[in-house]
Amino acid sequence: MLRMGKLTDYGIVLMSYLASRTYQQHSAHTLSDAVNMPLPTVRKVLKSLSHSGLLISERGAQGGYNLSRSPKQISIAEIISAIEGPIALTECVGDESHCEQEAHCDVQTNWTRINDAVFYALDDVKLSDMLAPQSSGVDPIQFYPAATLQNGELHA
Amino acid sequence: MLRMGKLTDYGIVLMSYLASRTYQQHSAHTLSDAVNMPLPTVRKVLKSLSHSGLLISERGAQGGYNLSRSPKQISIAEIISAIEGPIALTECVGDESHCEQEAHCDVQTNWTRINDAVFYALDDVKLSDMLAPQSSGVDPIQFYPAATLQNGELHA
DNA sequence: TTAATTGGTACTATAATAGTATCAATTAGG
DNA sequence: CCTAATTGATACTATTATAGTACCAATTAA
Repeated sequence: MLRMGKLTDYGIVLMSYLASRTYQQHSAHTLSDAVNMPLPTVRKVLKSLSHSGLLISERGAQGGYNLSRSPKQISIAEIISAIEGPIALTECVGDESHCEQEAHCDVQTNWTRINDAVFYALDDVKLSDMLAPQSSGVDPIQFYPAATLQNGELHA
Repeated sequence: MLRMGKLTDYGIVLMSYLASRTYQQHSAHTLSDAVNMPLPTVRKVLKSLSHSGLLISERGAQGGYNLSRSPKQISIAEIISAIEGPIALTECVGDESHCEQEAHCDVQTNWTRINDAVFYALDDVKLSDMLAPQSSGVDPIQFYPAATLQNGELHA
């Protein structure tokens, strides 16, 4: 199973949530309640996303996070890279190549081909595509997980 | 870093090697020497590839492995699936979904989109594309790792 | 009958990931 | 000016997945 970390999964869920409510700040605490994920983990993911410029953060009371760009201008590839680092399926195409066989490996060159294929595929899927298909972004309430509604407090 | 296991990497190297010499049987031992990888690991990978039908195996003395199809008819997606299992970037699109939030997760549906994008990208790259670009399959010798040449014994 | 070879399974060690905790830095508001 | 709310940074631990290894059964050519 070609794997992607859980944190990245969380990241996409969080980004999707934010994409449906871009007009206000969201604190880690609020988001944790909203998507029903443990607070420390949410914090961690938000930091990664913020650090790479996908989210804009504001410190202090009333601070929080928000998308830095429109959901149509943010690709899934960017979100993945933000959390897992650069998209490199195998070590030998990454920054530091420690492969002993590097000097005489003809396959290495062609790994780039695979990486590129995957990257372009992921870069072509935008955050806006992750919102429910029927919606054209009109009714954000449908993106709230049930947990939020149970808790009552929607935006604290 | 969107990761793929080392074993898969090995698998692609092995398949590439086999693709350049399809007219004979290759034992695990021979391949281990040829691509300079530890024998037990090579065995393991070959078993996976054989099990999923990408390789045809023959037991007994003089037995070994060979490609079941032409390199042009084998995709990278197939090799990956053979070794890592079905291509599913996140758990919630896999066979068994244990996600507690499944019932009220709107993102889940759209994960399929990402998975499909990646799958088609990988399915579009064929094993034949992994051979050195200049070659049109005429000169297989250029695909041998240097280790083979050092050892002298090319096909044991 | 023997040697060569794959098939299957189970185990162990290592590495990566997820998750947690803590404190410093910043800012709004009383 | 003080307090509460909030993000930033770092370091640590537990869990899980992966890689790697070992063993024996099954098969087959010579």
